[in-house]
Parts: sequence; structure tokens; C-alpha cells
Amino acid sequence: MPRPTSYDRETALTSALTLFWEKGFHATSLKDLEAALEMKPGSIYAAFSSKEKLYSQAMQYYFEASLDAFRVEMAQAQSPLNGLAHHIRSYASLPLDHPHRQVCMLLKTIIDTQTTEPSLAEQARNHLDDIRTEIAMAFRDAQSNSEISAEANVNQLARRYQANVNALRVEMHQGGDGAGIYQLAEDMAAEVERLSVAP
Amino acid sequence: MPRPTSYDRETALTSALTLFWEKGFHATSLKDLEAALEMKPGSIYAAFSSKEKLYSQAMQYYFEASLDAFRVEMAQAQSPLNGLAHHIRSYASLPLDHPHRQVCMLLKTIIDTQTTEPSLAEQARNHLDDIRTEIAMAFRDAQSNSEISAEANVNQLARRYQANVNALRVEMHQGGDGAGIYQLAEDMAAEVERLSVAP
DNA sequence: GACGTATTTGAGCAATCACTCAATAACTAT
DNA sequence: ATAGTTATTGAGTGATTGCTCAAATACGTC
Repeated sequence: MPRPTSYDRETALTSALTLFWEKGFHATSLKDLEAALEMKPGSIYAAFSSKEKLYSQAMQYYFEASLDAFRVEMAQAQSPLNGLAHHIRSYASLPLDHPHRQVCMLLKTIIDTQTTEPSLAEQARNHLDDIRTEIAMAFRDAQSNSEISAEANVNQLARRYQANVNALRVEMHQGGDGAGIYQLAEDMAAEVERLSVAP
Repeated sequence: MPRPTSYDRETALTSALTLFWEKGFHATSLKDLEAALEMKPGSIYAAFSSKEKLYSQAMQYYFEASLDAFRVEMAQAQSPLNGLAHHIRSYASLPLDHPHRQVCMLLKTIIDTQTTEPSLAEQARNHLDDIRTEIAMAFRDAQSNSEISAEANVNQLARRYQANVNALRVEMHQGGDGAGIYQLAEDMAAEVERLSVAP
């Protein structure tokens, strides 16, 4: 009976995500969003309530997509440790203009909104915690496989691993030369592989 | 002959720095700055030309102070490698409410202004490069002392070191529990010390 | 083809943004 | 005291901010 929506929600969220990720929460205006989503202000507010809630939903979408992609990567890996090492190397081999060659959206959100929109920062923090838990699970899998030592502290390893990925992406964000970035990723991947115990 | 300025430039820059560091470039309004600097808009513009130039000067001030502090730390250290390891540990032992328990101002600037105020981002990048050069010099000193291997690539070590510090401060920025942070810093410091060759 | 429902429209809202400038105040030199 | 010089003042600039809402529109149903 009613008139159906003319926009695709997923497409709109993806556009919003790209824009927010690029410019940040404060520097992105509704005019920018209107252009990117090809929606008029009224429609945006009918669909997403507010700029902050739109950001929140775009971030949620990003988080779910990232986690899914990570799980797929791990499932396809030869072993958990291999998957983790490969994941790091995959960043360095991204094309120079790839949108993932920048700081993680969640990290950017925390830095951007910690003092001004604490609820967005908190959501981002929670998502990062969830991802770290997923990383810890991969290390635990490696433990179950006897790929790494049974005494290793998987939570600590996960924290270090995530810190490394964050640092790598921060370096990439600066658009640095390929060689330095590649070497850095290689160092970090090697650090993961060094955990492997002789079979 | 002329009327002297009533404000202290260094004090004003420090106040501006604190505010910008906390809220970021875009979320800091001139009203905020007027309150923090205790100056009226006209005076601010007479002294600093624009919001962007004020930010630039505050960042410059931050950079010089940071570099000076780092050099003092290194000069006081028992050895270059000791100094570098201690520097990392010093972050983790900072009081929980200390203003340095957050992401580096230069890193925040890059993430905040990369697409919107490219010249600020470039300035921040240059400052970070200068700091990395200083770190590389410390590693070179360690090499001269035969504290680390003569074959070590000091530029690569410096990049890794800086990446670690960035990652550590990103973790601290999230206000995480003391134990995890402490352990992370300890891991990173140990990584530096592991470079030491037997005497 | 007309009805009822829900979406889309876009001009326009008050508030805030970075910023300006003519007037005033505060100092030194004479 | 007075003159000369510069800093400070703060009301006010036009532009832009996030957001609203009455009107117009597009659909499925009967």
C-alpha cells in the first residue's frame, strides 16, 4: 500500500561511511552527505534520525563487514598463525589508492570524537574490543593446533597484534613510500611467525 | 613607545595547544579559544592571523618541546638503548589523568586534517619525520657504542620504534585498564632491549 | 481511476561558524 | 600633561551549520 523507499539503505550507508571515513565526523557537513547519498535533508532525517546516528550506523556497518572479512580470511588460511601473518602482509600489498590504505575507521572515530561525542567513541571502542577478542580466538586456535606454545597469553598476543596493525595503518595513512611500509609489515608478520614452535 | 602586549605568547600557545589537542581542529571553535586564551577575537587575529595559523604555531610549539624533552631523556640515559627502552616504559607509568596519556598531537593532526587542511597534515608529517630521524640517531649512537649490531638498519629500527610508540599511545588514548597497557609497554621495551649484543 | 498511505521534497529555521573593524584604552617619550 | 603609537575591545559581518515541516509525489489496493 505505502510508497516504497527509493534509496537502497546499504548503498546509502556505504556512501556515508566512505565520506565520514575520509573527512571525519566534524568536517563532514550535511550538504556533503546530501550530495554523497543523493538524498535531500528530509529523507536523510526520516531514514537515519540525525547526523550522529547516521555515523553510528555507518560505523556499525563497517565493523560487521570488517569482522566478516577477517573471519573469511582466517577460514581460508592454511593455519591460524599463517592467516594472522598473511593478514598483516595483505595491508602492505594493497594498491596505493585503495581506501583501506588509511587508518581504521574505528580508530579514527575514537581520536575524532573522544571528547565531543563520547557515545560514538565508546561504540568504536567496543567494536575494537570485539575485534581483539576475535584475534585472541585465532591465537587460541593456533594453540589448539599446537602451532604456538600452550603457555602463551593469547589476550596479550592479541593486544600486541592489534597494536601492530593500528601502527601499520597509521604509517600507511601518511602515504609513505612503499619500501618502508613493506619492510614494517614484513617485520610485524615475522614477529607473528616467530611464535611458531617446531613441529 | 607603543602599548605593550598584555598576554604572554607562550602561555597563549600552550592553552591553544591543550584545547586543540583535546578537541581536535574542527571541533574547537573560536568561542572555545577566546575562553581558553582569555583573549577577544580581535586580539587573537592580531596575534595569530587565523585559526589554522594558530593551530600551526601551537603544533610547532608542541613539536619543539617534544623533541627537546626527548633529547634530554636520551642525554640522561645510561646508554642509548637504555634511554629508548626507558622512554617507552615512561608512558605506561604516567598518572592516569596525565595529558600525555593520549595519542600524539602530530598523529591526531594527520588523522584529523589529512583531507580538509592538507598543509597542517603535511606539517605534522614533517615533524614526525624529524622525530624519527632523532630516534634513528639514538640507534646510531647505540651502534657507535657497540651496544647493538653494526649491521642493524637504524632507519628501519627507528620506524618500528616510532610505530610502537604510536600504537602504545593509541591504546592509552582509549583509557584502557592499567595492566594491559603496562604489559604492552613492557613487551615493546623488551623488544628494544633484545637488540643489545653481548658485551 | 480514485483512495489511502508513506516517502520525498526543498525552502527555510535558529544557532553557530570564522572573522572584521571602527572605536577605545594603555603605554612611552618628550 | 600631551602627543604618538599600538594593543584591545566586542558588537556585528555574511556564510554555513544541523535540522524541520507543510506540501507535493509515487506507489499498491480496490
